[in-house]
Amino acid sequence: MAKIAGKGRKPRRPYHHGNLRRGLLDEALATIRAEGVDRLTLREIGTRLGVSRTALYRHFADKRALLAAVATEGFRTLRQHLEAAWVEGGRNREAFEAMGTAYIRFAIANSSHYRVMFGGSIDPKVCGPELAAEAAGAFQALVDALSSLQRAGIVRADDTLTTARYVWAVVHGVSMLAINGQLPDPVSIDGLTRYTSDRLLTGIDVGRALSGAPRG
Amino acid sequence: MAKIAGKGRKPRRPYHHGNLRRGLLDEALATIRAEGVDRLTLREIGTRLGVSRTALYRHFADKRALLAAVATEGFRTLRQHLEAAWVEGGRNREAFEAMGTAYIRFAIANSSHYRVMFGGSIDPKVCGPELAAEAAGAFQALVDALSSLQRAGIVRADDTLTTARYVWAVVHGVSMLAINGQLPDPVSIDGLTRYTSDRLLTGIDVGRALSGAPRG
DNA sequence: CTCCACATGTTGTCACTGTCAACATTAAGA
DNA sequence: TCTTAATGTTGACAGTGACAACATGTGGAG
Repeated sequence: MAKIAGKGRKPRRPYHHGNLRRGLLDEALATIRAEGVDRLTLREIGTRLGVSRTALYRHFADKRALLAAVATEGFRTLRQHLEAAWVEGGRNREAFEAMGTAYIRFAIANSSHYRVMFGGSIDPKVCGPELAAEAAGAFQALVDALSSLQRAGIVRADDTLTTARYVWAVVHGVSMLAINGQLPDPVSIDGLTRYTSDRLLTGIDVGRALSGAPRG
Repeated sequence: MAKIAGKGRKPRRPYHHGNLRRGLLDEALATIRAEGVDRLTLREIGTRLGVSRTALYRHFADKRALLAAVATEGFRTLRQHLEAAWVEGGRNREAFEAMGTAYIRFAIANSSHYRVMFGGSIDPKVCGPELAAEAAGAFQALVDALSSLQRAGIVRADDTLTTARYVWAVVHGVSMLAINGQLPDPVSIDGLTRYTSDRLLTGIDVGRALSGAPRG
C-alpha cells in the first residue's frame, strides 16, 4: 500500500497521479450530485481526472464497488453530522431532536448521495463488510444518544435497539418523502419535521401508562 | 386503440400479439421480481414474449417510461391492499393498524417492485402525471382512513395532511429498513412493526395534553 | 368487396457502456 | 543497480438503449 505524500516533502506528484482513489471517489460523488447516479459513467470519471477509462479498476473491483465506497463515505459523514448535533446540542432531549433535524437536512442537501446510500441492500453478505460497518456506525450514534436519554429517564425504557430502529425509520421515512418530491414546498417539509419530532417524542417519552406490550 | 379479445368470441390471436402492452408490463415486473431492476433489459423482455427488441417502443417512450408504468401499477395494487385492510378490518383503530401492517407486508413481499416505486422522483413534473396520480391515490387511502379516525375522536385533530404524512413516513421507513436487510431476522421485523404501531398510535391518538405547537 | 391509412412489429444500425486481457511505466525495496 | 509489484494504458468485445427505415396486418371509407 503506497501511502500518500502527506508531509509535503516532495511537492511534485508522488505517484502516477497522486492518490487516485481519493480523486475517483470525489469525482464520482460530484457527478452523482450534479447529474444523478444513472448518469454516472466510469469512462467520464476517468477522463475528467485526466486518466484513462480503466485506471479505476486498480482501485475498485467494478462499478458497484465504487458506488458502495461512495455510499460508505456517505454514512461516515452522516454519522459525523449526527454526533455533532448530539454533542453540540448538549446531549439532552433538544439535542436528540437536533439529531433528527440534522439527519433530514443531510438527506435533503445530499439527496442523490443519500439515494445511493439506501439504493441497494446493506446486508454485509451482499454489499461487503465495509459499507455494512459504516452504516452500523451511523446507526450506533443514534443508539448511543437514545440510550443516554433512557438512562436519564427522558425516554421510555423499552428495548433500546427496537426504539432506535423506530426512530431511524421515522427520520428515514420523512427524508424519503422530502427527497421524492412528495412534500410540495420547503414549508411543508419544515412543518412535517417539526410535527414528526413532536409526535415521535410524545410516542416514546416517559410519563404515560402503556396500553399494549413493549415487545423487545 | 384495438381492444382485447375479451369475450372469447374468437380464441385466436386478435392482433399481432394480442395486447402486448399488458404482456410487457407483466414480463417486466416478473423480471424485476426475479432478478432485480438493474438486470432488466428491454431486449430480453421482447425475446421472452416472442417479439422483437424494439416492439416495446410502440407502447412506451423509453425504458424509464416502462419503469414508471411498472411503478404506477405498484401504487395501484398497494392502494388496493391498503383499502382492503381498512374496510375488512372494520374501519376502526385496529383496521388502521392493519393498514400499516399491510403496507409493510406489501413492501417486503414485493421488495424489488417497491424499490422501483420509490427509486426515482415522484414529482409529477419529473415522472409524468400518471405515476404521480396513482401515488397520490395510495396516499389518499391513508388520508381518508386517518380522517375517519379523527372524526371518531380516536386520533388527535391535528392537520390531517401533516399527520398522514407522518404516518406514511413511519411505515415507509420501517419498510425500507426491512428491505435493506438492516433488520436481522423476521422476528425483529415483526417486533419493530408491532412496536411501531404501538408507539405511533400513542403519539398521535387523543388523550394527552400537548406540549409543543400542532403546526399545520 | 376494394383499397388505403394507420397502428403495430421488424431489421439494420449506431453510439455508448462495463469489463477483461495484454502491455507499458513508475515507485520502492533488496 | 536491478528486480518486482503496483499502477496506468491500449485494444477489444459483448451488451444495451435508441433511432430510422421498412414490413405487415387491421379496420374503416368508398
